[in-house]
Amino acid sequence: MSRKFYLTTPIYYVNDQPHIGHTYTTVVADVLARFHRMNGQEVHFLTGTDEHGQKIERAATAKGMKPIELADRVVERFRDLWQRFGISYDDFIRTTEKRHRAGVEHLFNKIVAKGDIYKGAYAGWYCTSCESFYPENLVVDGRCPEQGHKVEWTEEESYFFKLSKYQEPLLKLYREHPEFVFPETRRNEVIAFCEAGLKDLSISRSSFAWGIPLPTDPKHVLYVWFDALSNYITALGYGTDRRLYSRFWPADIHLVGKDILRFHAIYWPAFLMAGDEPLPRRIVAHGWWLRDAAKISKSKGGVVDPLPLIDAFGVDPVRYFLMREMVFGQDASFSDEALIDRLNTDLANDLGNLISRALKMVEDYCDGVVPKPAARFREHEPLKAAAKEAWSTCTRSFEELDFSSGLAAVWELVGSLNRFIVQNEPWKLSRDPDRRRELDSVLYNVLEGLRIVAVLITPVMPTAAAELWRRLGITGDIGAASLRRFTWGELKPGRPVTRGEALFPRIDKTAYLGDIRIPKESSMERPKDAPPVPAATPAAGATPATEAAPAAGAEPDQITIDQFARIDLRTARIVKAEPVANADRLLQLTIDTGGSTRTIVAGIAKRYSPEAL
RNA sequence: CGCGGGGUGGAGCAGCCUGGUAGCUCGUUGGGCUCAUAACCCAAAGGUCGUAGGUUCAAAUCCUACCCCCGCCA
Repeated sequence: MSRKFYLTTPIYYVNDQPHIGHTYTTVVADVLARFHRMNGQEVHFLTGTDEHGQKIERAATAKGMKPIELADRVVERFRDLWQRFGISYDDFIRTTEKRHRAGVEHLFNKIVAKGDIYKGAYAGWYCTSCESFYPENLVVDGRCPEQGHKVEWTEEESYFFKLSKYQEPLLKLYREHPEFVFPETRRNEVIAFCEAGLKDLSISRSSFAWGIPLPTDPKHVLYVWFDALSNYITALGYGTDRRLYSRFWPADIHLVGKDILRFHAIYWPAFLMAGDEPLPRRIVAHGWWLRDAAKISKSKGGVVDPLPLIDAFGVDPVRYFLMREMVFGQDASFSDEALIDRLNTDLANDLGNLISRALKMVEDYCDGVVPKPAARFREHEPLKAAAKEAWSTCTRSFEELDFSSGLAAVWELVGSLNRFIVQNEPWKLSRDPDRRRELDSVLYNVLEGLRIVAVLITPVMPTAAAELWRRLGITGDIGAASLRRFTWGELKPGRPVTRGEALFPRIDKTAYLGDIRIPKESSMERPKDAPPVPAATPAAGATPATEAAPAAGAEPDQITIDQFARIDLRTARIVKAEPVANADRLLQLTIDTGGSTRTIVAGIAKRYSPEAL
């Protein structure tokens, strides 16, 4: 394994607001960066923005702004978002920076010197949105084949890059380095595209000005992909200051979405070959988050805005979901419901609850300090083996970019820990003074298992992992922990633990998904022979037993499917909510059912404040 | 023939490259435990793996044809 590790995200086009797609790419990159740092590698992690092109020029003009002003504004959005997501990038490049322009010019000049750039003319249907020309036969009804945007007939003088010359060298590259394009299905696509024949590539435009002028002919600006792709080397000081460049180039991973794979796996290495520069080691393409609109009640439209998600669930849980839910390389569908289910199950129930119960027992049975295990205690051997297995599977999977499997392996260990507790029943041991050492040993091993979990989840959930680390009484930076070697028994006995609040609180799905569902039979139009509304029984001060048996012969708690089918469920908007006097769990609600308004009471005051509704 | 993804127990998915008892999560049912965030642990029910052919001793997995969904914004 090489000492250094250089990885990049694509640079994001500032015509677009940041959404879940950008976020996913960048979070994956961040997880990789953290993972490789914990492997002891010197990581250089680059992201940035792509700011040139006709689309920006036009968008800015439409808003009465200069292109750079528009760019400045959107760049701040990206920077803020990355900060909130805890993205640990080492450098952020903008294609409007001086260092970038200098580097681009340098590469361009080298390719000119090589004789791989010539002047020609281009006439064809141009799609501003895709920044691409399309041949006549692909254009349908004046719209581009890619996305159906309007195309314009354009004729202009243009400079061309001799891409055709690199067809064979590229195919040789894919053959000799099968790992160059990942995953394999993408590699096959790239090869097929290449074998179909590469045409020379138009790399300049004279129809607009917002771009980097060609050093050899300033009437032209560079085609956006030549400009954009170069960021991966210009950010390292290519053409200006070679120190970083010689240290980190070639890139170990260019992480991209599958839609821009072609540019990275074909054009970019061809440009570099022409410039006699080393080629990146791998182009890694991930899939897309798709939206299952039918299942979403909260947000409409196709684009998922990440900010409300982290407001509602926290950064680490969202990062966890993104990494756990998608099988890397494939597409996955995004829904609020899947997100909540995943967080409740994995984070709240399995891990969060495990932390809670373990620390509570240490608090109650061991005076809140890490107990000392007995040397003779052997019951932990299977647990230790499970931890070792989780460790090796997780690190190997992350190495292979299979994040979901890696996390699943960690959760195997979480399951083992929960089972270990049940099997050893510390609460029983605690009642028998003779089994003191056994109790200490059991709890020590649970905590040690949690320590392993904390280390393994650090790349994905750095903040939560650090907090868990702290609660276990461990000092120091968890990010500095090494993933290279598995150890068991490092936790120091005698240190105080902190129980704290729930690290991963459960999410109330019904509340989050928004619509307040009011079952009519239970609150408004109960059949006359039914018992009174449960909440209206003398609830205040009532014992649980009273509540549980409201009236003799009442309906059972469970209803049959037939009964369910007869219930008329409606959603309604709450227009007014206020507490009810003399009742601590009732709210009087005025609701709008879409035509009429009604006043009802609901026994939900313990969970919802009037303001929240 | 634009490109691409997919059809596996009630829901969502993995497995398919490297054929050989169909696995996971949720949900359901029964039981256990009481340390814990209505959580955790155990067990059970539930699938002829889109259709039709083919290869093979053997196919969810390989081949052929067809049908049906979905995305085109990283």
